Amino acid sequence: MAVTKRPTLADVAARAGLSKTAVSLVLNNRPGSRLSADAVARIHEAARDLNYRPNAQARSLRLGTTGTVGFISDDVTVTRFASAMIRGLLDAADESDRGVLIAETFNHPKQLGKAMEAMADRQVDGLIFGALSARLIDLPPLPEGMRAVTVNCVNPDIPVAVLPSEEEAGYAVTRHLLDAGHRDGIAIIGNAPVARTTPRISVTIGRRFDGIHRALDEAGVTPAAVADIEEWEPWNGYDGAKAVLDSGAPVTALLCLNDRVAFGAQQAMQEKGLRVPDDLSIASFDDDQIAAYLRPGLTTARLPYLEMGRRALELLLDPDPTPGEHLVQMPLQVRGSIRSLT
Amino acid sequence: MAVTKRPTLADVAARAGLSKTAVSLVLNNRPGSRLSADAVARIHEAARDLNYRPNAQARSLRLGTTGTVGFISDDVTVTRFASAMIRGLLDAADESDRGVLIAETFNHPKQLGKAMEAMADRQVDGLIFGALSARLIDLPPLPEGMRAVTVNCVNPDIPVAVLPSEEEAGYAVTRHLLDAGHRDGIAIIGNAPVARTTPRISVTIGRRFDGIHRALDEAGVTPAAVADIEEWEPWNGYDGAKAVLDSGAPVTALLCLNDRVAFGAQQAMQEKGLRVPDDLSIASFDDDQIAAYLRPGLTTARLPYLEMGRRALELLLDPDPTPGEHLVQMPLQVRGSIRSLT
DNA sequence: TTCCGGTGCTGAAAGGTTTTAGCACTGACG
DNA sequence: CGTCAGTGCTAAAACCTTTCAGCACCGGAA
Repeated sequence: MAVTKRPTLADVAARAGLSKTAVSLVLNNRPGSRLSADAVARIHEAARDLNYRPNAQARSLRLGTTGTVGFISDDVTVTRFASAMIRGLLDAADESDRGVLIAETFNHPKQLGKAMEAMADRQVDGLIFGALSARLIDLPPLPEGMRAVTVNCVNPDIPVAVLPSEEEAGYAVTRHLLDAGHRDGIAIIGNAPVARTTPRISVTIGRRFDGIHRALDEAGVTPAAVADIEEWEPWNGYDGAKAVLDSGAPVTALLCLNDRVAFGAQQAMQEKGLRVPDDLSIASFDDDQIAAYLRPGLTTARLPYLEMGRRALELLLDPDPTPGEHLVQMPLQVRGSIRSLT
Repeated sequence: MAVTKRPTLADVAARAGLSKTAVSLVLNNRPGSRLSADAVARIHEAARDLNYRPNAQARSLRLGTTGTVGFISDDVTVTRFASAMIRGLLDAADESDRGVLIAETFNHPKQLGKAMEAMADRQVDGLIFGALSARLIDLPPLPEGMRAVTVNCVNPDIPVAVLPSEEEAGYAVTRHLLDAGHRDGIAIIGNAPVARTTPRISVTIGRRFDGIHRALDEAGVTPAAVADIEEWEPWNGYDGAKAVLDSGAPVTALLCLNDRVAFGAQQAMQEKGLRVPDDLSIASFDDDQIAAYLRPGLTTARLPYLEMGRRALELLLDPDPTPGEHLVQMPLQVRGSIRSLT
């Protein structure tokens, strides 16, 4: 018993009693091809009967286009919530029937080159570069004529980039605290003197601060304290918050620079017997998973990875996208961590 | 100025002054093809000069094999730590120079069918099916002759499956508690009367319990309490732990059925002013990210997603893999949440 | 001389698709 | 009757690779 092979165009043609040309014309319903209604019907019927699906390699070979895009990132697929970026990509890809080929480089330049070659060999129609933190990335030269978009990162060779709208978010979160009546009791947990001015670490984090300070300045408010912390992990948040609380500054709210920091800050509060939000409010950024796990939930500005991934793919497929940064709004997730003082 | 096209085999042949056949033979260094050392050298030189890379579509068309595998899952890529599965896959794929095409179905049968067709159209050499929870999944019939492996799920049509070694982990975690001197003070937070017997929810969770009870029985220990909870989210853990603590049972350790439950249990403890591990020890499963964020860190049995992904790809490429379940060990991550009573 | 095996290489087909150029026929128009 | 436009369809080339079959030559053996 022979293995039943996939039917080809020729099989459909034979069954319909017509030529391969006719079948191709009909199935791709090319305008300007005038086949009799009868022929069209016979072809469709034959294709259905045989369960015909075109061979993508053959088509690619002929067309020079594969209907596949590549996603190359340092560590996105694999890490935390940033993987939502992939989801957005996949959703959008699915809608336009593209396949998505992925590769991770773990910040290894050699891996990066290899991944790019592998993608080029497979003739992807475009490349999306992602990164875990929104930074300036280095890339080897792109293959001639290769379309590309960066998402959550930037590169001088690639004109279109998708980034989170950090300035706006910084403003919105701070505004939210101010609107709840917090004024001079706002302490900022997190600082980034180096990252702010080092694009290779982050191109957006400075904007988060800019937004915060725009809101504070507008309201004529000075922060009660600013905790300097090296990194933005829970243990750093713990240390930072502890220092602020120990200092005895009259604090009503902790504005934490991300959720992991907020999580650590909350641990420090708990140790002191302080409760959220009754004793102290907390606002934050990112909407990491823990933001929803905490009790009460954290009010935080969500990093819109899903939307960014989707947007990146749309821009990649757009025949002429407007160059420059495409900022995606960071929506405020209001939960129970902020107490109204009014 | 013409766009410089990718060089083809013919270009290399022309530059080397030989035939395409010769070039193909040499570049794939086919055994049995006897070309002069001079010819071989000229071909390699020409290929290098032109920066020749073979066209994957053309090769696939000829060979009927693409060097690409597909990964289809319900929600894996996109969700937290399970995405490590992808990392393992990608690592292994990279080592054997395969591409990985991914698709997520979000449990939509229609999406699943579509994804499988898309993969089949692109002629992937094999398909890996993943799921977020280790359950029995339904699949439309596989294309004739398509190789397949399931990872973190099972399907009757697919003989080779990769699963975490839950029984062993249940035993190990419990044993760890017992070895630390905890006996009749062990309370189990989490239950799964339905899931245990419903493969469509989980095929492995029962084994986790089996391992726990094997260890307890061996030691002649009866749990101090078992908290019945609906789901295994932090809020359920909170409720369950609270109930146990309120009951006044003489508890020395909480054996939580996963980290999110443990997280919630810890919140309940904090409310009562109880500290980990001084007042109460906690052991758990999964090694979700929060396990490392908690203070102290959670001692937990890690779901080995990375290794499972890698294993799945290796099995997919294995010409004749041994059928059946391939269990991957769940290593114990020892952190500070367990107090030794000895 | 013929035959033969070995050496070094190549022509052409095949894989499945899209597309260009064009064939054969009909009916209308001059 | 010749021409011409339109209609319905097809042959063949092209995309780039791999591989089968075989060519031309040479030296040695019969």
